[in-house]
Amino acid sequence: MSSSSSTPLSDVALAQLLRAHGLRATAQRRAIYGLFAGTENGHLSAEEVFQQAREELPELSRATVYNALGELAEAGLLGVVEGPGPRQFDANVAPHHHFRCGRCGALYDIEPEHIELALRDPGYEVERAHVLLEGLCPKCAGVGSDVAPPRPRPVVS
Amino acid sequence: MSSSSSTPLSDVALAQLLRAHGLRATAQRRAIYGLFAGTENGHLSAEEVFQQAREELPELSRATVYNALGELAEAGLLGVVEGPGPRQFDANVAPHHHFRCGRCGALYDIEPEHIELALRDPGYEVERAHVLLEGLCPKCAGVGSDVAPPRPRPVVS
DNA sequence: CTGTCTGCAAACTTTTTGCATATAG
DNA sequence: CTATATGCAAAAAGTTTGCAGACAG
Repeated sequence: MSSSSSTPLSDVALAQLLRAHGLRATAQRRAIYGLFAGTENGHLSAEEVFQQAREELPELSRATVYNALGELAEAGLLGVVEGPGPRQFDANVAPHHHFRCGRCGALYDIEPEHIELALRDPGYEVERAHVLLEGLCPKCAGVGSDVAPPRPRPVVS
Repeated sequence: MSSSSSTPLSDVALAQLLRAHGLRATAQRRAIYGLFAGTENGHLSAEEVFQQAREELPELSRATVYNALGELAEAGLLGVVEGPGPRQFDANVAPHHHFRCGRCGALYDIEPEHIELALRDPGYEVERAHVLLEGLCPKCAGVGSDVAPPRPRPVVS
């Protein structure tokens, strides 16, 4: 499982990146997105982002963190990993997979070409493998835009 | 994407099944587990279980539903599918995968041998494929058995 | 009988929302 | 300037817990 720690981006670079993706470059968004470059594997929960970003911006509110993370994800700058416990945001937006430790909850990246390898790696005791495909089902693919989304609530991302 | 609707089990059969898995056969657990046999694809959220089971047992409380679902899952009678929105419980406990519609949230089963097929099925517009492996990471696997840290050079970092 | 399970209510965690103010472009 | 983003507070959504009484085995 690969580590994706990248070089911290300058504040200016961060701002350009945000604008290039259609987002205003506010101090909060720069701080939030900037945090991911400093992580071991690019994974952070909303709460972790909140705690860490607060050291730099003590006024920062949770609502802003959730808004910003949602916008960054929608803009394609962050991926979202769902699982037991809090949602994890992922700076690695290239298609890839994950290994989650059932004991400590740690989330490791797996590059698509290493999946087979990971399944056999003696260091990681894989107990379950689950594939989740996402897209549009026949009912929804056919329909125009104004059909009420049924029971299970509509997915963002 | 297959449907797994099975024949409703008799109350007695249900009770035996529960006991065989180390659980007391209460009316609530029978009603709850019994619901899954009547579903199209074996998927139900805690809230759906609560609403439906209440028609039969109006006294039923949410806490009991959550307790029962947790116990059934732990006993291996139900699987758990995490994703955006509420946790889904799944009566299909054989290893298999899922397709989730991003528009309506519907969850379809995919048998392992049909994964390739599903990726190409023109009816289902697959936008993303995500593999989640679960198990124990080297740090946690090592705990207890104080053998030296497993894999020197893991495939997975 | 006895230990487990249930119902109730309340707490908790995670995420969302409404609205007035602040700020990027 | 003006649309967009922020902070705050409150609420929603989903899940867990403590406890007294009920019930399976």
